[in-house]
Amino acid sequence: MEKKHEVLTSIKDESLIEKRRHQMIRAGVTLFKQKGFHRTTTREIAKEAGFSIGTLYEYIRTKEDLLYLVCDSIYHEVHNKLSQIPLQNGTTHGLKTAIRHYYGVIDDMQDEFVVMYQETKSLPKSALQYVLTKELEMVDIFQSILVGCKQAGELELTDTQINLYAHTLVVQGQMWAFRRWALGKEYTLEQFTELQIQFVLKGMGQ
Amino acid sequence: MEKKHEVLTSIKDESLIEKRRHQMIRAGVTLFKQKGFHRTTTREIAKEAGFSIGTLYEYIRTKEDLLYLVCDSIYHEVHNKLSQIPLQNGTTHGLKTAIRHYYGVIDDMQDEFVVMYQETKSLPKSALQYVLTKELEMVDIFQSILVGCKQAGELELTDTQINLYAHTLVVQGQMWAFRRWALGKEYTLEQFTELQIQFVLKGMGQ
DNA sequence: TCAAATTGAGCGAGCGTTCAGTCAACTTAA
DNA sequence: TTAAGTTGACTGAACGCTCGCTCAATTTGA
Repeated sequence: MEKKHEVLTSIKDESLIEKRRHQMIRAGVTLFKQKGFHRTTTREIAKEAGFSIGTLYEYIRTKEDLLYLVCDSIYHEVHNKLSQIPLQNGTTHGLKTAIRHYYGVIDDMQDEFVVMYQETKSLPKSALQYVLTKELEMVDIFQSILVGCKQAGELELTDTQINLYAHTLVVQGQMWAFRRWALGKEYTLEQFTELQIQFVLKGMGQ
Repeated sequence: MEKKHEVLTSIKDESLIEKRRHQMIRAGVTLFKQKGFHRTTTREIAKEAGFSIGTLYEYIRTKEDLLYLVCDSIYHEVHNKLSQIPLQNGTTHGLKTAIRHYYGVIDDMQDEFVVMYQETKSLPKSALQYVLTKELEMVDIFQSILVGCKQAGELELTDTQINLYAHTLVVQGQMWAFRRWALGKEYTLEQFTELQIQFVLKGMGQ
């Protein structure tokens, strides 16, 4: 896929490619979150994007390519937003801030998260590997914050706990995306966030 | 579907139906786990189950019915195992036992859980509603245990917290199924379980 | 004028589903 | 005892249809 796109890039109009790609991704996310990847037809995607199937296939090789593009754009956006977090390493206050930002991203991109995690399996093997790597990167962000808190003496944690708790933090955030159908009836994002922060910090021994 | 099965039940040999249903579910889970619901053909399912497509369609009406059967069997087993828990209502010790049992089920039925949560969207609307109901039932089990602990004075929780924590307990268990690719490298089920119990009880204020 | 971009009818592989037919096991009745 | 009749689980070729993908024809715009 990479190769092909490079080749295309050198032939076709660069900005047009970018424009079309955006249209395709937007259309893809919209439809995948409504009906899932497999129930969405290429014809529908093209229509939603505002052009014909023929044109669609000028910009992707296969339908799976589009799913990959969608996943990739999600990670880019998540990474963007998370890298804007004001870093106060080594303090539980910094940890709280990170959690709030993370929960914020998940709230903003609810649909995208659901699509990504639910359709991940439909990706070809190599693309799947890429997604798992990205997932671990997210765990690593929290892990290094926890390490900071430990070194600063703010939290007493074994290495074993640090790793597990980092996963727990990531998962408890995803909970907001996947269980909104139930949680949304009881809590606002703010309530949910503060309750979880309270719970998690207490659980870690603060 | 319900109607149909009742009718069939009275005509066909009861135990044979049960046997075939088991074969189908096993085959379904195996293949869905490998390739996902949509990539698995009915022919493959029949072959894996050890009979022909024709026979397959003697026991289900549609391919979706099979997905429904898979989900349903999971909930039955979870319910079975959780109802066998020696009830010591109102004690955190009882809560710990419940968590251990729940984690045990998830470990046993890893593949089934992953399939269920990943393919849920492919269910027809009414079946989806049923699955969500069952999901809430699972939350309710933990919720009532927590209520017991509160009434016995073993945990101090607001109603708001009780509901959220019940969800958290359910989700943290699922974590073991969905993140085994990462967690399995670091922990055994026992280690994971005890660490999570410790974390969760501390977070709830014990 | 002509290359780039776009179109959508068309292709055909592959899918879920059906159903006419088979056969082993069982029942009936002479 | 046994031949004829009945049952229903089982089979797999066949059917109708969907949908990813192609490409000859057309439009666009420089």
